[in-house]
Amino acid sequence: MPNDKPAAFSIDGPASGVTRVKRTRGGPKGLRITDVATAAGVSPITVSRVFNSPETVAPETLERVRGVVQKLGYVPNRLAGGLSSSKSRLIAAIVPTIAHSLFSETIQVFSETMSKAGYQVLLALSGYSDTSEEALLDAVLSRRPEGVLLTGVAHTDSLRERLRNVGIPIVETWDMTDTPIDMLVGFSHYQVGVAVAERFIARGVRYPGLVSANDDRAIARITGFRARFAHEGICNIADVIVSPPSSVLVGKAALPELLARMPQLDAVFCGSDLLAIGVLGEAKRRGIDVPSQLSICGFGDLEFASETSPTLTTVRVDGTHIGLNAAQCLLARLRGEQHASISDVGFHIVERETV
Amino acid sequence: MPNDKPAAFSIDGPASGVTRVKRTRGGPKGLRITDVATAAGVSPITVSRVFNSPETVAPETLERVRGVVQKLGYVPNRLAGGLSSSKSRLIAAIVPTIAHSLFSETIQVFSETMSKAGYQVLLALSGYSDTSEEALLDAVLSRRPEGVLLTGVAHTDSLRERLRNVGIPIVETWDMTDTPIDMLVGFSHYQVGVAVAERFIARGVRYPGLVSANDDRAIARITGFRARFAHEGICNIADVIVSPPSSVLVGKAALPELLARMPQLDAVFCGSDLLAIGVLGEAKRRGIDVPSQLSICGFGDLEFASETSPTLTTVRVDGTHIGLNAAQCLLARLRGEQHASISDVGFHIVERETV
DNA sequence: CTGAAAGCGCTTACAG
DNA sequence: CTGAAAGCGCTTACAG
Repeated sequence: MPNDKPAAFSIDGPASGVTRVKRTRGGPKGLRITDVATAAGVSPITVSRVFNSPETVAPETLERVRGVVQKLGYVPNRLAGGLSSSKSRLIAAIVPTIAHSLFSETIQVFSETMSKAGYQVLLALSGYSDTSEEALLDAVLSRRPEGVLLTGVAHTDSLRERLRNVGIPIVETWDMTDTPIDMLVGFSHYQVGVAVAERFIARGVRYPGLVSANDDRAIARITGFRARFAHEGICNIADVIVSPPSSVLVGKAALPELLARMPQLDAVFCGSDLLAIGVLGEAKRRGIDVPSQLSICGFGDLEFASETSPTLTTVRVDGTHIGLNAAQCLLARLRGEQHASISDVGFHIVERETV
Repeated sequence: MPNDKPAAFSIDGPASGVTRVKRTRGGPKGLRITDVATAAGVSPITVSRVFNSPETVAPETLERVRGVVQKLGYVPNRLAGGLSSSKSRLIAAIVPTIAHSLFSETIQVFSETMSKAGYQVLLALSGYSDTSEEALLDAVLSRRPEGVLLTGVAHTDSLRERLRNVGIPIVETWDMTDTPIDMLVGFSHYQVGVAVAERFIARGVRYPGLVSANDDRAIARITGFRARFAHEGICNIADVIVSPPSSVLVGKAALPELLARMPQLDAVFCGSDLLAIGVLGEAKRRGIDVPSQLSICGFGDLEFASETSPTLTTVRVDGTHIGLNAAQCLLARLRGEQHASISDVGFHIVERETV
């Protein structure tokens, strides 16, 4: 490994052509662009161009430099490059959680799309975290990302303000609002609640219940659900609020609670498919027929849910589509194009009782 | 927003105390550490200390600087900080995919643990990618991460060599080898295959089949499975190799293929729980009783699998444990401690036929 | 198509 | 406990 750097506090020898006292920081730290430049007989700027604008470099020069890069195993330092160019090539994705969640496929596609475009994804998990949202945002912004994907729109005014002020493209996802920070790819959880209520109402449901976490999006669904039922004159809705992470077991435990509060219970709207599967299992165990005696609706359409439980209704959202769309929003902006602010990707309710 | 930077090609005024020609690059770019220092009446070094070693700063100074930081909304530039200190505070996680996968919970816990320790996670998806593994590694190393989590151990010699040479802690996960690059937290997929074969053998299985992808870990499981059956004199194993992503539908389609090749089929080892659920569903549709006529084993223990399909056997691996353990390995090394190289977290087979 | 000079915003390694 | 000088490894904004 070539290393022309002088030892700490040494005086450069004649070989380097310089004679002045220098201080180095730490030992040899690997290859620098100057090492490649020297070996290839060009200036550092030319090496930089080979990486960042190869089309501006003469073909022979390009080939020669690339050969040296290959031979030496040089990898540019993007901390330096980013600092110098103000282009970090980093995109932050702020997500509550990626475990067993709908968001994981959004992040998957988002990340794939971004990396094809030459960006890398900094993953920031906001849920179940010890650090506050402000601290998380500080950590994220300290990397000087060129864009940010947010999951959900419910942030404090302070956060929204700060994000707006950094002046980079922001895309909010998995939710809906009239006043996004910048761009938005999502759908209305309130409308999901309304739609599920309408299915239940069409089935003649009179005594609905719900099992849900109480994050902002879940609350929006609940609100829509309640509002639609209220419109039918049904205001007595049994609810069990659970804390994340939701699971099959939590769903199982919720049904007895609902029944205790409302013995005539004839429908349950669940905050996730895992919860719905739990409620379904518990219902079967109690000899309650689904859906004739009890309608159950989940949320998320984890693939297995409808496949394994034909009696389960669920709300399907295309997380892949959200991820792709969000990436494209950001990329368009990074190319300097204008881009539509709000994109409603919708949802649909999946019923497979006939399967 | 204070901005003392001179306009392009201007001459600094007397206010700055310097009189020389300067060239600036682009317009004002936000707050710098010097802006905070000036406003707080201290030097930039002191501001730096407030962030990086607050215990070395006088309490009053600390408070004053923090007040200014808060008021101005200053966020340090970690590109600059990382370049200067050679501490990127970045950890790379290289994962085939996070969508519907076992890895997502590993990454979840890994990321949580790392962020508590002051590191951020750079997510690099290696599967289904257009870019080669070499290009992915280049992209990752260009960020100068202080550590790397890898999923799986099967890399080319070139990759292993490069990773070893960067001299940062590396932890390989979700697999087993005697010769890790550095540290390892995983288990033997070969032994998983052997263990599943033994379950089947104990049940009197004579005509086993398998449905699987052909990634390195899946192949190791298959190899163990075949080897154990060969030991019983059973070498004729029907197999259907599917390409990822695996799904319930792929599993459904695989069963007829297996039956065509081996009509007496009495067991199927599936590469994932999703595949297993598909095989199970198709078996039921065809009136094949599970498990009396056909034993089915999945891999992964997605929570729902055993809950929704009591007749399904599956192999459970604690991905959460792997993520936590891997993070701790890396953190120990980053603190300069020695750390055990290989940690076998094991697996266990879950059977819930009696539920 | 190529290069010398200056600067990006921090931190290190001292000295006091 | 605090600071002036030098440097981290790149790229910009010119000029030729």
